Formats: sequence, structure tokens, C-alpha cells
Amino acid sequence: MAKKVQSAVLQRRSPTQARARATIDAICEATARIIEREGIAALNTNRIAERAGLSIGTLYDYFPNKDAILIAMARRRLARDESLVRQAIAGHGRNEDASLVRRAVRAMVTLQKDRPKVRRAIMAVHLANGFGHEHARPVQEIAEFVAERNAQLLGEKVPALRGAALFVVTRAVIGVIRAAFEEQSQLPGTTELEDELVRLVEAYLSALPSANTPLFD
Amino acid sequence: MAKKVQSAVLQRRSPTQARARATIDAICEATARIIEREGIAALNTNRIAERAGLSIGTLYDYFPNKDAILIAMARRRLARDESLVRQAIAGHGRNEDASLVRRAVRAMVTLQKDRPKVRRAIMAVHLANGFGHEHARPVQEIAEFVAERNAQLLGEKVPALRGAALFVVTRAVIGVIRAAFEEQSQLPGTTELEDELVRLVEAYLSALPSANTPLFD
Amino acid sequence: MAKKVQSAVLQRRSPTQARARATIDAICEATARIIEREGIAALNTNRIAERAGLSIGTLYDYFPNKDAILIAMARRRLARDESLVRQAIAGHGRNEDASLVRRAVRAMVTLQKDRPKVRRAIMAVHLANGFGHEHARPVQEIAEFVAERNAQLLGEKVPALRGAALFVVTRAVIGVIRAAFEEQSQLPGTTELEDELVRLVEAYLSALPSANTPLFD
Amino acid sequence: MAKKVQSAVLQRRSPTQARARATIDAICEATARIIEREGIAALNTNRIAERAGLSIGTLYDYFPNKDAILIAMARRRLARDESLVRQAIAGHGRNEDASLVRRAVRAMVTLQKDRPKVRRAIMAVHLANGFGHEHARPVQEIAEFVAERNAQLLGEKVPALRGAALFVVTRAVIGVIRAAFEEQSQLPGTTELEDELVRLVEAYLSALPSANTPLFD
DNA sequence: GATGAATGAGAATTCATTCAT
DNA sequence: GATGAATGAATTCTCATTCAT
Repeated sequence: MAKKVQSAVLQRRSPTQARARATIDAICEATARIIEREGIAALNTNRIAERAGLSIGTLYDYFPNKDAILIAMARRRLARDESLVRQAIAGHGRNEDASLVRRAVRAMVTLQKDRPKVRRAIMAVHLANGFGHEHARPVQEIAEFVAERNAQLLGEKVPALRGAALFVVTRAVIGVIRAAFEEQSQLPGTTELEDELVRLVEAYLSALPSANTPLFD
Repeated sequence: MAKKVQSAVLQRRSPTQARARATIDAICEATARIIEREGIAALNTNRIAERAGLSIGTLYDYFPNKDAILIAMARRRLARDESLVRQAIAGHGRNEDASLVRRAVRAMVTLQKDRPKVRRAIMAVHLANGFGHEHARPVQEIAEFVAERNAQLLGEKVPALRGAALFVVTRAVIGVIRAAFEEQSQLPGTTELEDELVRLVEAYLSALPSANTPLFD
Repeated sequence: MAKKVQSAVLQRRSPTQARARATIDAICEATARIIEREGIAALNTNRIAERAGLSIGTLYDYFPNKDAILIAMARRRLARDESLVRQAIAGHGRNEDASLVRRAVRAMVTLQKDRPKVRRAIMAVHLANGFGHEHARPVQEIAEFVAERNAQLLGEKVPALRGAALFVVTRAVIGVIRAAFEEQSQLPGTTELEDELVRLVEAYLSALPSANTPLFD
Repeated sequence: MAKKVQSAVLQRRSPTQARARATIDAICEATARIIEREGIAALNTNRIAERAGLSIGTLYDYFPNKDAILIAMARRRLARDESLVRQAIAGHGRNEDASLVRRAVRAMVTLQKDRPKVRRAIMAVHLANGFGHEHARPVQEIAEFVAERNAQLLGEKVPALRGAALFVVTRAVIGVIRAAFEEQSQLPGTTELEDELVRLVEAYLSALPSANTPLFD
């Protein structure tokens, strides 16, 4: 991966047509598979094109350079993360009886379970290209959403999570989950991990000065 | 006949002689400087040798391949991390009046402040090469040490942090700190971050079932 | 299945219809603009089509390959050169009081002033494709025309410029003017350059053995 | 020949050692041969390396990019031009009886006869990269030298060729000679061309206002 | 008449690593 | 112990051209 002038344009053809969409999907899927099976070191644009069933030229019609593919994938994943967590919170799953916090935590653990090698690789590139803020946003929005919803449910004037506190809860949860995968620990599958995360969040929220009442039910 | 043949041996010369030690230091320092100033993309063995004032051949007398350099650096840093946090806990700094937790947290924030770009780069390689467990160990040991010390101080039978709980506290703290740097947030310098981290840890420890009494003073 | 297969046919559609003519104009103008603003290195058929407001397929309906566009442009320019110099000589300008030689020289300087970057680029391709003789013809014809006209005016039997002599005067003038532009000299705008060129031509013509009488008035 | 950031460094290894010199020679010679036999369009760095008997990597140890090779060749040739013309003028040939002007002209014609295809190609790149001024210098210096030497010989206060006049004579001669080759004219071999060039220069010099006395013997 | 998605050979350049000196 | 010239596989990316619609 040589030096590069990160182009402002990260995707070329507008994916209006279903055709273009399918091509982009094929490229992303091929990329994911290569990362999973052979590692990022083995990832190169020629191989991506080949596995996606395209010519290399076509690949470059859709993405201006190699990194743009990984970045697009990271963004897709982030967007999906957000919607999945939202769904979990909204209770459209089978965990409807669990607490809000537990549902959110459970959803976040699930997100990291899906193709962890791919996730790590694309997020690393995403970060390395200075898109750290994008990486942060979705989780933050969810946390805010949860906090707000909680306040409504409780019928109280509970201040939304602000600044540092918001940052801390979200990153703490993500940090723990990520570590569980990166360090090849045995925890990821366990309910224990989930339990401890829930405890962590609830304990922290209770300890916040402004929240006399527990923030989440 | 190029490209890496990942050798099992990660460092060739035993650093017995002061000479060899100095050479290794020069290689690591050169590598760090290149990462800081030009980014990992610009890092290559020839440049490392040049900046270290060595011939490329000599560099390969000390390290079997490029990654070995980064991995060695990660290990050095991890070792240093451990000793610095231990020192902070032991109270050999100027924060002797602060609580144990606070001192530990403060030390960990400091660690991430030092050459964050380099840290990220070498840790990424360290992880990518499957050394996730090494990455974990030092912090874990410290946490155990703190817990044990606490127990002694309190003269009570407080169970040491076990399994998941131990994992969760440490990774939560690290996760938050790392995120603060990676996401280019404004928090890293703030006292607010430190305060929230301390709150997070203390709240969590208090919430642990086995600890009716606060685990840390 | 890429790269050029130098076709013998250099222009496809006969420019009978005004429509076709306009399309060709658009292609040439787009090409010129790209050369001027971004340099020949940045010139490619896709970009030409885009800037000309055509699809790449349509472009290839009009020209068999990339070089054909440049060659066509060179020929157009050469034709225009000829007519402009003829006009200047015929006195249809505001330099009617100047000598024939001066008017011709002045016209030639003017030609080189117009889009010099484009001129250089298209002429280079024209030459590289072995059309050197076409490049020569227009100027030569003019010189012959001037010589003949002079002869008529003077009512004398002055031999037309022949062979080497004709070649030398014309190429000398062109060579000087071209150099003035290529070498980024300060001369192009100067009257001094024009004066010296006139002197060069007149001196040479006077020195020709067959011309006892000055060839140009 | 893709877009390029023209590096300031045009030659990498300093050709101090005879070895390096030989390598550079091999690269230049290989390049020249490819241009001659297959045309510049067929010139690429891989082929150059192959024909030079080097690996592509080694080629890049000596030159930072493709154009740098052509530019280096142009400069070598320009330097050789200068020294050859100087020698001719100094009378170290077999033309010692010819006039200074004739000797200079003859030498310049000879220069263009040597590998004209290569000359054109490398000079085009040289110019295209904005080194027009370098292209000019050698001839100019010679002309000045000739003029000065003449003045000394004649024992008179003949003003050296200045500004525009100097520019004009030199570029006129070069222009004519170049055209003779580019336009595939039959003239290059002829004595006629030389004769006419000498006439051109002498006529012009005689016509210069400041030189009542012929500038060259 | 026009379109533009797709092609894929090919070009430039990099860089980890070796090994003869 | 050290050197550094040489290697060449590998990789990114371009762009002239085609052809099915």
C-alpha cells in the first residue's frame, strides 16, 4: 500500500442503478472474503477484481483507489451498526424483556462477532485515514437516543448524557468488546461478558452526579 | 525472491553487548521518527537503516524482517507501560495524595499521550501478528496487583478481581483512552476525562457482587 | 486488446453535414483546452469526450484513434497558418505599409503566439507520425507565392526561390520563432525579434547569387 | 507516460565510481537503441532495464523516474554538442582551412546527423520539462566565443553579438538543420545545405548595423 | 447515430531481502 | 561485524478501445 494522495472523491459511479449497486456489493464482498481467508496483507486490487468477477479497470470505475474500498466498507458497516443497535433498542428482536442497556450491549457485542477480522481491517484503514469522527458518531447518537428515550419513559427531567460522560460509556463498551476479539480471549461468546458490560454501564450511569435516578430502567 | 517469510525468530542478536543494544535502540528510534513524521505508509527498511545510520545489511543482522522491528518496539513499549504504571501506583510520583485508581488511570492516560501515532502503529502490527495476549498481560497484572494490594491495605478478605471483571475494567479504561486519541477528540488533555475514568472504575468496582466494601481506597 | 492500431484512415465521417463539423470542432476545442490547462500528459480520449460533451463512443465515430485527433488539429492549424499568412501578404491587415517580408514575418510570429502549448503538442505528434512534409508545405508555398508575386511586381525575371534556399529561409524564420517560445525567452513580444528576422531574411535574399536585385521590396 | 511529480533530483547515485558510470552508460545506450529501433512509444522502463542487462530495481537506483533518463541523455548530448563545436572551431579537425562560420555550421550539421531520432526524442522531453534554457545555452556560448575570438583576430573593436541578434543567428541555424531532419527532406547530406547556412549566417552578420567589418573571417 | 460500461494489457514504481565483498 | 548494490516479484493504477444496447 504505497503512498497516496487521498482523493476527496471516495466513490466514483453513483450507485443509482441497481447494476452499479450490485457491482459495488460484489467488490465489497470479494474484499471481505480475501481479508477473512488470506489476511489484509494478501489484499490487492487485482485479486479483488478477479474474485468479484470484474476486470481491474471496472473496479477502478467504481472506486478511485484501494483504500476507498475499505473506507466505503467501513462506512457501510458503521451505518449497519447503527441501524441494528437501534432495532435492538426498539425491541424488534427476541430480547424484548431485557433492559434497554442490556439490549444495546447485546447488540453491540453481536456487531463485533460478525466477521471480526474484516471489521478490524476496515476500521483500521478508516481510522488511519483520519475518519475517526465518523467512527464515533453512530454509537454516540444511539447513546443519546437511549438516554433521551429513558428520560421520557421515566417521565423525569433526566439530563441527556453530555460530553465526556457520553464519550466514556460508549468507548468503554466498544473498547471492551473489541479487546475481547482482538486479544483472542475466550470471553466473546460468554454471557459473562455481557453481564459485566451491563454492570459497567449501569454502575457508571448511576454514579453520574446529575442522575439521582437510574438513567436506564 | 522478495516479501516476508515470517520468521519465528523475532530478534537475532542477543542484546548482551552494549553495542548491540545501542544499534537496536537506533533502529527503533529511527522507525519511531519516520512513523511520526511521515506515517507508516512511508516506513520501509531502507529508510529505517538510513536514518539509523546503518547499512541495510546491518539492520537485517539485528532483525529478521520488517515486522519484527515493529513487534519488538511494541513489546518494549508494553514493558515500559507496565513499569510506569507500577511506579505510579507505588506512589513514586507527585500524585501520592491521589487514590490508587486515580493514580493508575492518570498513568495510563499519560502512556497514550507519548507518541500516540507510533503507539498505534506498532500496536496494530503487534495485534495483526497475533500477539493480542501479550498486549493484554501487563495491564492485567497491574490490575491484579492493585486489587491485591488494596485487599492487604484494607485488611479484609476482598476477592481479587477475577476473570471477566478484571478484563472489563482494564479494557474499558484502555478503550476509552485509545478512542480519545484515535478519534482526535478534544478530551485527551482534559482533567474531565481522567475524572470520568476514575468514576467509571470506582462505580464498577463498587457494583461487583463480591465487594461489599469498596475495592480501592 | 487495448493500445493503438495505427489506422490509415485518419478521419471517419466526412464533414459534409454541419452537425458532424460541429462535433469535430468540439472535439478539437476540448483537446486544445486540456492541453493548455493540464498538459499533454493529462490528455486522454475519455477526458476529451467528456469535455466535448460527447460519449467516448461518439468520439470514436469521428476519429479512429487518439493520434488522429492531434493530427487533424495539426492539419487544420497548418491550413489556417497558410491562409493567415496569405492574407497578411495580400495586405488585408493594418500593416499594409510594411514590406512584404515584414508582413510575412509578422504574420508568422503571430501564428506562434496563438496557443503555443497546443501548437507544440500537435505539431510534435504530427511530426512523430511522419507527416513532416505536410508541415513544411504551407510555408513553402507562401514563400514561393511571395517570390513569384515579387517577380511580377518588379516586372523582372527574378528566379523563384529554389530548393535549398527556399528551405533555408522558411525554416530559419520558423526555427527562430519556435525557439523564442520554447525557450521561454523574453523576445516573443518584442519588436526587436521581428526586426532581426526581417534583417535575416532580407540579408539572405540579397546574398543569393541569382538575385542581383532585392527579391522582396 | 503517466502524470508525474517531476522530482528535483534527476540522478540518484553519484557516478563517482567507474561502476556507476558504466551502469548509467548502459541505461542510456539501451534507451537510445529502443528509441531508434522501436520508437519512443515503445520505450518503457522495464524494457530499458532488460536491454541494459539490469533489473528494473537497479535502474531505479540510478534514476528516479523514466523522464529523468531522457533528460540526463539530453544534457549529456548538449554537453557533447558544445565540446564538439568548440573543437571544430578550434580547428582540431580536418576542416582547418574552412572559415570559422563554416566550421561551426558544419559541426552543427554533424551533431544532428548522429542518431537523429534519439536526439529528437530526448530533446522533446527536455523541452517539455521546462529545460528550454539549458537547451539554448551551449550554442549561445559558442556563438559568443566565436564572435569574441573573431574580434580578437581582427584586432578591432567589433561588438560581441548581443541579445536578439545572437539569438537569431543561432536559432536560425539550428532551426534549419532540425527541420532538414524532421521533415525527412533530402537535404541533410547535401553540401548545398551547408553552403546555404553559411550564406545565411554571413549575410546576416554583415547586415548587422554595428559591424561594418565582417564579423567572421 | 449515440451511449458508456467494461475491458485488460501494460506501464511505472516500490521495497523487502540477499549476498558477494 | 558491516556494507550497500542488486534483485525482481508484486502492486497500483491508466487509458485506448470495443461493442452490446
